[in-house]
Amino acid sequence: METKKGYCNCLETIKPVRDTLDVINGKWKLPIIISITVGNERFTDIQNSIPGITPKVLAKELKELEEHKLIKRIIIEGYPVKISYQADAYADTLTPIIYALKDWGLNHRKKIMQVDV
Amino acid sequence: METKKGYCNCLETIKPVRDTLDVINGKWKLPIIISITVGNERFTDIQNSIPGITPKVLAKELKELEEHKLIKRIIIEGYPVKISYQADAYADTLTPIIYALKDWGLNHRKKIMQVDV
DNA sequence: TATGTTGCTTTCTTAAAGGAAAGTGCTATA
DNA sequence: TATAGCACTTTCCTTTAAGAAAGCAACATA
Repeated sequence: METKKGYCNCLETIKPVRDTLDVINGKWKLPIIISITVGNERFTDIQNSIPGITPKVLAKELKELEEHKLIKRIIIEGYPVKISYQADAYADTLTPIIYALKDWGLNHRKKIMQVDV
Repeated sequence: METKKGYCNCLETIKPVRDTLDVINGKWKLPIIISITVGNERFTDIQNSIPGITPKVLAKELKELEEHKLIKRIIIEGYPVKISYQADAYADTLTPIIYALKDWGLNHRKKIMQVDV
């Protein structure tokens, strides 16, 4: 006796994809990781490198990325206390995703530019 | 004279990534494309194959995917008119993204399972 | 006549994301 | 003393996403 379901099962793929989306969801997380990976480590620098982001949103996203062990927040004592944000080694595992998204975006732009009919 | 900006520029990467995110954003678009790619072509089958999706959300997302030329909506005349959703060839270009997300998700689950300290 | 199937739409409600603008506490330098 | 920089926080508000529940039009079969 087998359960009758008329549809094709694709949970094997959907589930891990959704797990990933839960971590890197939203408009800002990947741009922030890119910015930090490329060398920006100060709050203001990260903010300036990502057009349109507000300090409130940046602060919130940084906290979430830290919770997910993707970045580290390092306090540098000194005249004004400074903070350094750095990519955790785990963030490197996102590289294939970032490149796949970048490549697709570049190609997509080409496509919608040329084809207009 | 050069503009003084203290931060590293990463717009070359951020911009195409955001272009991509604008197309496949949200919780549902990739799961829907996966479901259709795997062989589900009927509204109800797609709905059943994706846990938690409501018909309202599915209808809306299908329209957007059609606008982005990622899927086709084919009307099959008959006793009750049926609709077949099919992946456009362009949807195949998303495969590297889907696999990158799937792999990361599987690995992430392993990581958070084992490391608990 | 009643019921079921398909592919949705409609209405209502809540939750989450995002944005604008100003403020805060600290300190160093002019 | 005044100003400026840093790393945020706070408040308020708008927009978007999402979810629950029900309904509907067309036909076909029992």
